[in-house]
Amino acid sequence: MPLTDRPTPRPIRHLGFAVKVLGTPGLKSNDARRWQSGPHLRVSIEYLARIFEYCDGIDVRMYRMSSDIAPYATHPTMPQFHDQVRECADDLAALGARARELGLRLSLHPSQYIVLNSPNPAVARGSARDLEVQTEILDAMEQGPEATVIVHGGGGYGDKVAALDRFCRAWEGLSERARSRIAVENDEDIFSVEDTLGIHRRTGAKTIFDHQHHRLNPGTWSGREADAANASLATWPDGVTPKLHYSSPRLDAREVTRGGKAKPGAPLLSQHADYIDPWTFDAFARTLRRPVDVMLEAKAKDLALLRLRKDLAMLDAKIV
DNA sequence: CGATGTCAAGGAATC
DNA sequence: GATTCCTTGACATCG
Repeated sequence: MPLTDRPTPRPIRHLGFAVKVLGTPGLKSNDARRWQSGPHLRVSIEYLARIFEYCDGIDVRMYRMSSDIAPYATHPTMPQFHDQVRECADDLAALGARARELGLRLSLHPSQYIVLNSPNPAVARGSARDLEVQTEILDAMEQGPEATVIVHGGGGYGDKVAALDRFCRAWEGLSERARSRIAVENDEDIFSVEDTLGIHRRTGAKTIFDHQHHRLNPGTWSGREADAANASLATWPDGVTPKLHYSSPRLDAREVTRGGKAKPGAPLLSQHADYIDPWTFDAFARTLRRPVDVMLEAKAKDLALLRLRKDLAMLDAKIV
């Protein structure tokens, strides 16, 4: 093959999936019983142990745990749940040791209710507490610096400059351990890559590049997708493999007229498709200039990962 | 047993 | 100011 025909490398190390396993029935991701039934982290740990072995069995080395594995651990009026991480210290250490044996890169991604930059002090304080607990879980699992807690910038409140200021102030209130675990992800309508890079410059926070969010909210980096991705990856320290989020849009979603943003009959592009489009993924991946891990956010979860892996192999073999 | 409602939590947009 | 949507997985309840 002539040199000029040699394809640009695709520097992907691991592909990962989030939370739910679809490839095998019965693998739960967390103890989701109601508080009246006394759900507990130790039950979630048993579930996770099974999921980790499943991942190993299909040669998956990256997995996002449910952010609800320690139920009600930060609930303001249910202190009986607040000691779960300490109560499970030994179990978490054992589970974490297994993850290291399997070479499984782990992460946590708290829900939309975690808003560090909320102008409501109670919300901001509660969000910080939640991030601290998520950090404590990964610390108790004795995971290295590649195991991260992912958070969004939060709300815009009609004044993004002030909202970013509040985020950076809240950041200073977090523990050193939490600050080194957390990575900030660009979202689909408020904080673009430009904003997360600004947060990085002001706080040192790592950033997560979300490909679909960037397409919906490119900010001033419109048309510079590869630049945005590589700049985001560059916020990770040397020796720590960065990661990014990738998904394909769901184009057959029901029509949406809300907010005046989408025309009647137009698909809501922010929704995730069941699977990943391999050609789009391949073209994007070849613009990356640094080895990365990719968290896939597809509705078909692990099944989407397995299909993408196979599709990429087919593309590489030019059997398509 | 299958279908459907509900869950601790916020924010944004609409009325 | 109140209401609805966004979005997730699995429990809880209902028929």
